[in-house]
Amino acid sequence: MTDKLDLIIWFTVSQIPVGKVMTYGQIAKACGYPGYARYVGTVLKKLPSDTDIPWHRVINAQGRISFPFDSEAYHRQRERLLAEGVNVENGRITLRHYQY
DNA sequence: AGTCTGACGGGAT
DNA sequence: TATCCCGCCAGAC
Repeated sequence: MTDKLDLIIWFTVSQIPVGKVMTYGQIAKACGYPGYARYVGTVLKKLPSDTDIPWHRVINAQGRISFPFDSEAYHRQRERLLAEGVNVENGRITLRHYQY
């Protein structure tokens, strides 16, 4: 069951335009699985490091990157977003960067 | 079968 | 605005 859902989630995330972001909850809902926000994170975590899927365009409902500020993962995601023109100053992402 | 763990979310305080 | 708390769901043990 979750196997097909993984594919839907991968596809949905890959549809996020450059310079835009979506929350875990929005991804889940867009996939037809509201309430599966947590699972979206689980799926992204399983992606290989060399994936083409833009996992960095997925943030939490608070408009923040869901990694500890001092972690390596946090900086990787932040750099990728900044490179696409997404303002992450102050640790938060403005609503104007949202796809929805 | 019971319990714990997350790249989560939302309401209460 | 900042915590806290609880509900949520699949996986690992």
